[in-house]
Amino acid sequence: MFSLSEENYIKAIFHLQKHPQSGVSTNALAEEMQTKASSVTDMIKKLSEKKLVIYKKYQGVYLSETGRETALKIIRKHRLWEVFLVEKLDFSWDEVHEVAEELEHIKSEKLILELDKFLNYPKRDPHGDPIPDAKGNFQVANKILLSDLSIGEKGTLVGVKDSSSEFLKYLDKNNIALGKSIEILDKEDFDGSMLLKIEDQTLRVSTMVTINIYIKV
Amino acid sequence: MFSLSEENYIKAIFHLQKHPQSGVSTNALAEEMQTKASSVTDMIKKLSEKKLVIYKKYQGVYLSETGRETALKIIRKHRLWEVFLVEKLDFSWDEVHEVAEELEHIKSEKLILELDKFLNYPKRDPHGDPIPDAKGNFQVANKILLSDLSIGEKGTLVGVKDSSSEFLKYLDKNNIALGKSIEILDKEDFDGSMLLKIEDQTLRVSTMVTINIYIKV
DNA sequence: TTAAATTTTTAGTTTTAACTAAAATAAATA
DNA sequence: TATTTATTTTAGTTAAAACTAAAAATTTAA
Ligand SMILES: [Mn+2]
Ligand SMILES: [Mn+2]
Ligand SMILES: [Mn+2]
Ligand SMILES: [Mn+2]
Repeated sequence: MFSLSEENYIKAIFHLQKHPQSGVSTNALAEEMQTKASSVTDMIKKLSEKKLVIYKKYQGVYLSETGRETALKIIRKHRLWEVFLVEKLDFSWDEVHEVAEELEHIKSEKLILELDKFLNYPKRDPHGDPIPDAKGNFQVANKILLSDLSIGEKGTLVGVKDSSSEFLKYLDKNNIALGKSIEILDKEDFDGSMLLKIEDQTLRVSTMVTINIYIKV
Repeated sequence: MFSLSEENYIKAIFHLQKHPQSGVSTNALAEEMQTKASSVTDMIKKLSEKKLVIYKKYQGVYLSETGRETALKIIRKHRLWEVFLVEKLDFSWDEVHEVAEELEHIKSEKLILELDKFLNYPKRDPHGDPIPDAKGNFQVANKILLSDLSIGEKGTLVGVKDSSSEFLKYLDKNNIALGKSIEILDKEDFDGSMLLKIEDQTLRVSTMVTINIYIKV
């Protein structure tokens, strides 16, 4: 149906869009895809001809309905594979993303239906992100960034914004994991760093950390 | 490491070679790869420069030691994925090959080691073919083609030569499966067709069938 | 509201892996 | 052995997806 490259662009546009109908700039896409703006323009034109994106010169792109459906299918596959790797193959959450980047392109309806069944229809991936069902539906959790909490507020860690291996390893090392309860004991105004109570331990973390952790209050 | 196309050529050469050091002809490879002879020549030159094959103009190609190791790794992955699909995801043996053709190219050492462990180190795939271990070792069963048996001889079905969906569905329909005992009740000299006793049932089959079934006597 | 800076697009190249058509070599046969 | 046929290679194109350099459009700032 679509090439590897096309699929990766669709996914990137989806992730950068965030708000429907809001245009993603050529430069932002180039940055995300680790490529040059001119290459992006070429690909955008192709995707536009295939009706996957809406594109007007110099105005940026956004996904068409077909494009959005395509993106959600790929994301569904990516996240299901991540669950599989962690739950069944003893991968840790910092090791799965790269492999899932490849697995998400395997083309087989049955494969993904059966995998979903095998995993018992998981709702979230190892990083707390929602997994769309076969129809593309998923519930967005009302999570907020840890950095937006004030002293005294409490919540549960439900997701990470940065899924890089480095960040996840840092979290592992400090015993920070999905599902743990977090309370803000102190917050520095000048640099946003926080003193946290995570279950039984207390820990001081930088903004780099607080802006990459999602909390459900 | 190697491109999708390179990997597929390596695998094709491995399958066509059968005897070490025996050259595979350009046309045979073109047939197997569903492409043109001139394209094959191009790719062979590239593989030769990469030291994966031994090639002399007009003399055909065969795998170098590195080439053979590469081929065995891909075949190992292919067959492990086939086992996974059948054992864990309820695929039938006629549905797995195509998907495995894609999955075999996923690049992750850990993935395949863990998959092997998860499947409990299977020795054969759903079609009876041996699965090389992490070092590339595998035992070749002393199987023979059903067509080589004579009236009165018995054996067990241990493999299929043709893994096409059509052939496997034919076998399913007639209750022919790996592990079943087979006895040759009669054999026609003029066309090679056979009257078989498979467990409790008797069945007449054509040469098309007998030359694609492996028996262990 | 011009001019400068930034962003985006166009034009032209490169690489990979295909292709067709034609030339070269090898194998088969008269 | 000479000729015909088949196989294989070479030469030249094409398409996808990247690139660089330069032109065009938009945005920001003087
Ligand atoms: Mn991921
Ligand atoms: Mn994830
Ligand atoms: Mn197979
Ligand atoms: Mn198989």
